[in-house]
Amino acid sequence: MTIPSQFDAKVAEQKWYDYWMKNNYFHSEPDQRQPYTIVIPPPNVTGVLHMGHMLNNTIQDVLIRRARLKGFNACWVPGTDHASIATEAKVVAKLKAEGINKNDLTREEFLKHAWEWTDKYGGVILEQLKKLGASCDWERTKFTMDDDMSASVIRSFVDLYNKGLIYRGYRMVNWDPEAKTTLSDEEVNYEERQGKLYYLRYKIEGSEDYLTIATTRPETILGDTAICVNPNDERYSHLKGKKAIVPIVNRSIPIIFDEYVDMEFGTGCLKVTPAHDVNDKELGERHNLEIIDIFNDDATLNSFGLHYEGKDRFTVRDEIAKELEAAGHMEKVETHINKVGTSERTKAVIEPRLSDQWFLKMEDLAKPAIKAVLETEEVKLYPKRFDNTYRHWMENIRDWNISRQLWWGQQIPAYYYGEGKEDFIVAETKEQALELAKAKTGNNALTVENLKQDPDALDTWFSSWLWPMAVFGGIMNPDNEEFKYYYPTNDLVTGPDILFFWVARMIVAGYEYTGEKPFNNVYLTGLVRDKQRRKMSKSLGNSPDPLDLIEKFGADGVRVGLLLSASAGNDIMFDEELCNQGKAFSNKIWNAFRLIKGWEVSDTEQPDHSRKAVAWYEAKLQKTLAEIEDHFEKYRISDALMAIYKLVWDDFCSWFLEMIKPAYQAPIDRVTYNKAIEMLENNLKLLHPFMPFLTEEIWQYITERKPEDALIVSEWPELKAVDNDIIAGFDVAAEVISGIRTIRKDKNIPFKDAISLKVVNNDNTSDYFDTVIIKLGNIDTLEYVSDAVNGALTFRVKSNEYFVPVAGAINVEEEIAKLTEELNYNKGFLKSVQAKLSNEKFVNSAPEKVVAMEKQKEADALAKIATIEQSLAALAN
RNA sequence: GGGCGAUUAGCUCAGUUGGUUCAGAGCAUCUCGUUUACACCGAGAGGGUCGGGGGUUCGAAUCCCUCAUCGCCCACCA
Repeated sequence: MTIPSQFDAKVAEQKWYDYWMKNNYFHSEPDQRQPYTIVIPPPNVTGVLHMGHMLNNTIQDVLIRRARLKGFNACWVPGTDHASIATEAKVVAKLKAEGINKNDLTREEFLKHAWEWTDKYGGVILEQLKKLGASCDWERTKFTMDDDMSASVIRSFVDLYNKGLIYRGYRMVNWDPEAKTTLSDEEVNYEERQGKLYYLRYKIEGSEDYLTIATTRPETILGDTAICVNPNDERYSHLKGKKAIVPIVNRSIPIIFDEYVDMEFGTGCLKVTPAHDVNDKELGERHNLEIIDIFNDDATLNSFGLHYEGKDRFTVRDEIAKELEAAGHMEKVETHINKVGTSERTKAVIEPRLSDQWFLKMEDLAKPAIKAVLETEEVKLYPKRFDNTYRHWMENIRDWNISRQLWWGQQIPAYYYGEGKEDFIVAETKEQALELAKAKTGNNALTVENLKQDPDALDTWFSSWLWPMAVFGGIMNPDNEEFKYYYPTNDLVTGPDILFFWVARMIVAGYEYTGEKPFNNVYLTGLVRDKQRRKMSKSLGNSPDPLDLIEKFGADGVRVGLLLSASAGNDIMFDEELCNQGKAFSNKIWNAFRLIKGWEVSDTEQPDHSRKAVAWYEAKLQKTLAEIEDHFEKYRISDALMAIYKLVWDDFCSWFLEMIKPAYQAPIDRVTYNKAIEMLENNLKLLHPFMPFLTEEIWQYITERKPEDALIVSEWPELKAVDNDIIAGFDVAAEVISGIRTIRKDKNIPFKDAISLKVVNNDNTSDYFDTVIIKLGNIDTLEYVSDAVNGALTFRVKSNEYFVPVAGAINVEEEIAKLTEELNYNKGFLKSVQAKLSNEKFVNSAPEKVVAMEKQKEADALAKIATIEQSLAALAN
């Protein structure tokens, strides 16, 4: 079999993904093994892969592949989310472009379009994940609007309603005038914006006086139903019992007193518009004020807007300001920075609005979820600092508005049989609702035609919060084998931006429905940013297309590039150069394999240096393996990768292979060769989670394998005791080799010219690695001597002295200068150590161990100084 | 306004309970190298008073206080 000189990523990716799929290696069924489960954070069904997904899913795939190698029954459940508001917005836009207005369609017609859209674009993102190498169990792919998933949502709604946790209420909610739906508090983002503060004069009824209020929203004066001042504000105490006249509308409104008003702000007078502000609503309730809603659902003004009816709120703001100005009601206008709530999805400015909505009581539900994370630590967040964020949100949790004025999503299973506020039944089906309605009303003449289902759909998150349970049928059939086997899942990998939206709520739902956590660990990734620290986004155009990157650097290269910079919980400053580093690493590994595979094997005796190289690398691999385990334990994925990177590049390629490499065109002995293959295979196992394609390709090239012996299902190397002595011994040998290389370089001695080396072994260093030193240093004779060698180049390792006799190559002055510098450094070091040791306080209060170490340092320094002084003396002769 | 987190080499970051190996890694930079696995490479080198200032301690990147800058989350000040 000939080995291509280049690793062809594209071919390997297609070949091995197909092979894994064909052999069903991604698929999991419950069996005797321990399960290891991850449910994917379902991306929006019509979304496309971006860098955030890449990072997220690469980490998940690393965890899953590693678990598979460790012998777990690894199950990674993929799927997509119907993303009601986002998808509905896309479908509405698409229809609009075709000249179709959503309002002209029936619900059924609209949903047909939405499903067509979903069928067309849905799942594109999952195909893209395959390019990345994601080893999801595709047979388990779920969509949050699959029949069984929707049934789960409806069942839980009915259940929570029956428990008294869901209620319908007339509340102030966040209204998105663009999507024409309410939003939960979490779906509103507050942005600082430069606005204006208008000072408006209101005439006081029955007098020529007026008072001035400050407002950022002059258009809402049309909905004013009171003026409010602080009762402690002496400036306004004479207004008790008076009324004011709203400009333009000329409505007479009461002047009320409430401590809510901040005397310092503006004029200390506040206009009250209970229909359009949360605080004003509360004031209104306290003072029995009238509520005048001046907006339509698209935030144009309604008939209360008088001559502004039909105009947009921002247009009206400008126009009414002019009118007020013209009529002499405008005292002044100041610039003012205020926070404006915007829709997470549509970016439209949120309008606080009163309406009938469905809510879920959260306070009691949150309790077990708080305990699980903060007390028992059954659920662990990584990095841990997110505990605080979680705590704050959970302890101040408010009722969740779960109804949306949308069609795309699960329709709320509430059925109205009359016009009264309480004339409804909540049930899983219309038929059940009918029976219950009959029972409730005693009216047996009711038919399904009399029942009208609530038109609203449920918040998307009200379906995805069930995700880890629902994908295993845990809601519809909690006793099923799969659910019992796979749940709770192990790890969840997602972004901190959906900690509240999704993660916290899943924990809540998990405890409510199973009494158990939904997952053990939550790994919160950072955001992917560009080199200038800007968030990668479509609008900035600074996000590379992940598929282009894969094309350019190979999937393995991109995976490595992403993870190299992804330290736990920190944002990633993404730079294509990192992917290039990943690609270079692929090339390095490929060539190491080519080198080994290119050797001719013979049954000659194993050279001593090779025997030692093998013993050392085995120890080194074990040591690194232990480090890797520790990193994974702490979710330090990039540290784990870096440890393997250094093991393979430095220890395996730069040291091990150089040590065992046979002479030009000479064969290698069979023992060493077999060991080299074994070590390479171990490396491939460690690398596989990060670089699945390259490693499988090499694995299969090494020898003909049966499908069941594929790398993806092989075994992670066993962790054994580490021989630290051999590692420490080699570190000294490596320093010696490095010293030799430095001398060769300084004196321009080509590597192919053998040199001799003499050692004064003051440290009593073992000669274990001498054969290795001889090979890598190209030494013809290595000799132990008791005295310094005159006329030789020297270097020191610890207090050993090494001499390379090179006739005529010695520049005495240079040597003296070099030695003097070393001497001064060591003297300075000695001085600081001795200063410490002569400090009584230090000797008395530092632990014995520390003092002993200082004494050792002192002895070492003294010995080294003595050698250097000897050498200097020898040179002086 | 409240909270959380950061600040260590040109860049991205490690640095666990204060004390061998505490000032590190990778990348980048510079020098040298056409040694037959790899120039997507090899061998070397330089580079930081650990954000500033106090303090505790025999000893501080590490603990405390304070200031500065940046980031994130939360919050109804019109």
